[in-house]
Amino acid sequence: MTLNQLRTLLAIADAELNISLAAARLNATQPALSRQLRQIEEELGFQVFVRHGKSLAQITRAGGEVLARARAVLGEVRNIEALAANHRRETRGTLRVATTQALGRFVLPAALGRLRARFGAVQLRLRPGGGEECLDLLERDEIDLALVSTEGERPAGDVALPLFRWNRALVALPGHPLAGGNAPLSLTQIAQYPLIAADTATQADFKMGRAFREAGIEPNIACTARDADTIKTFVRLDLGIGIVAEMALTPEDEDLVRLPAAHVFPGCITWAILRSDRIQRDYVFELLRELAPTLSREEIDRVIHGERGLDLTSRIAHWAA
Amino acid sequence: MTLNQLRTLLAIADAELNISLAAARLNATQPALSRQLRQIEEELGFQVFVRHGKSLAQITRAGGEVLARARAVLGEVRNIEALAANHRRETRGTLRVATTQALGRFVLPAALGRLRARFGAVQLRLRPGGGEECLDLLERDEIDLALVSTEGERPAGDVALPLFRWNRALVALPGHPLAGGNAPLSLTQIAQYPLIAADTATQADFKMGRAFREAGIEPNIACTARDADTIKTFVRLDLGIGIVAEMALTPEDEDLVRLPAAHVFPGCITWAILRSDRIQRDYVFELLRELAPTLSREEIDRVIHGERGLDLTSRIAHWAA
DNA sequence: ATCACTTACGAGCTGCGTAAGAATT
DNA sequence: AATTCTTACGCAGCTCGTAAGTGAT
Repeated sequence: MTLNQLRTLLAIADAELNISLAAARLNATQPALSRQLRQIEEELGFQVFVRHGKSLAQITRAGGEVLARARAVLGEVRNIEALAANHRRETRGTLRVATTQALGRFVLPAALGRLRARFGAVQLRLRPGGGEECLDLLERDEIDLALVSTEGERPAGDVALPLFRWNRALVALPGHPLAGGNAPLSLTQIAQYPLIAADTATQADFKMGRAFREAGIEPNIACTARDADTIKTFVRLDLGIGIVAEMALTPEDEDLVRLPAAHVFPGCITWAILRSDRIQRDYVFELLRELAPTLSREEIDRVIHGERGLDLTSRIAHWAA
Repeated sequence: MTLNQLRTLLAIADAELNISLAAARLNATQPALSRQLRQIEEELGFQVFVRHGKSLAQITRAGGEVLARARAVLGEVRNIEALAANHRRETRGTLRVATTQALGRFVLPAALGRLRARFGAVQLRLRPGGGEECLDLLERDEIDLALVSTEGERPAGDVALPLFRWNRALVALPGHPLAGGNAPLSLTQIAQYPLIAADTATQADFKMGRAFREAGIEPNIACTARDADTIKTFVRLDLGIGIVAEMALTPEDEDLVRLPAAHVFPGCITWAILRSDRIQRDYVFELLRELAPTLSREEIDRVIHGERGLDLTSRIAHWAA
């Protein structure tokens, strides 16, 4: 059994049993993979994939177990490689991050810019997605790090490091009826006008929506959008008041009026989720420190190295640009 | 990085940094291992072993981490091999058991004999040792299975399966003053005569010794021995009453008188200890079933596959030849 | 007819063991 | 002097890619 044979098995499984596709992904030829597959199946003594004629149809029961173990093997091999790269102060590498839109668009760029100073040659693979999607990618070991936000609660995942707190903000055109006053707005006042919110805001488990529901108020959601940029565009078209993460308001948005909303919507926390069974490259730690400057290296280490009970939510600060 | 390179690293580390010895154990030549070592160190970018002149002196800090991960990799590879061997109903294989003397001498042979019927070609590697030694060997992944006895309590180890209960028995020559009566013996009566016990009986944490101590009685331990055979020999020389595990009394010992001792000494339980991170060959399950006939395959499975809280001590029976 | 896997073949690389060399103890 | 690791060399085996073959849709 060789590592390449195991890599072949996983590549084929991950390419939906298409050997040619798997070969292309591994920068190899298709006959090479066919041979590797034949050899490992010979050694195992049974087929990993069920053949339908000349193509592969499905994974055998025993094959599935082998694949799971093969993932563990290659994961540990990657751990050794990460370990070694850290030790020799390697600055090259890949950083695979899955994150929600607001974080990827408004928070990560600055942090990654600072990261570039020390790790110039890191290839970033940024994958946008919803919170659950990001955690799924982590589960499938396709990313190193998931960045997700919650309305306070600890997200799933075996290593969850809180990074910073943030609130939602309302944005309106300067001419909007609510834009002038200085007094804090009530839910009732807000609900009198059309609102523009994120797609996720309509989900039942979202506490923001619950804030309205519990107050017995039916908000008037004029439209929803997938990203904060779109929301701001709609606000500029005078379609309503926008509800966005405060990080989404940049100096370029000075044409809009920002209305505080921390008192009506629940506070949010952004978390970094990692796998406890993977050794992280140093630049992952560096990125985490960029994102959570109030945490000490030691606190981050303790969480990442599996201290489950440790609650650092009281140690993190509010987000600052 | 190849599996052979990792195997080389571990072999050298396990051979106390003697490359020649490691090569012999791997059935390879010494230059081959030197080359493998040079190559992996080149790839890692740092030395795994500190050189003192031309020989290896110690393991570097980073090297130690690599070695630990390499063990994980090769352990998972062994898992795949076990998985495959089970699936193709392979009857050959190796069974590495560490066990205390009484179990290895009086209990295992019969069970292994029955095992031979289904798995004729299994190579047995039996390593005798004290209870702690056996657990250490398991910790170091040098055995598949440790068989140890306790005075009731669950031993250390992440998978501990209770197998059967047993009691100690007293053996005496037919002419001995205590050998005639039918009434159960008291500790006081026993302590009036020289005793022959196992080495372990003198250890402070042994409840058997505590039974005497708590009764305020100082037993007269005439001599101690490492194994039950020796104890019986001493009994035959009329040096005293022997205290042995009941399993150690065979039909061949009919020249000796057996005196029940269950009422004065604590009852014992024999456990199988396994690693939760290793896939076991089918014959390991088979051996466990031989040793614990009252447990169902499903109960054994549940304990082995990591159900930590499950307490099967109420499900096991008293030992029967 | 096209797509996908298999088989055949020749080239290049890798890894081994033998043998000789060098540095410690 | 003995031990142990390193270097050099030549051979064997492995794995690759190209190209042709085969079966299925």
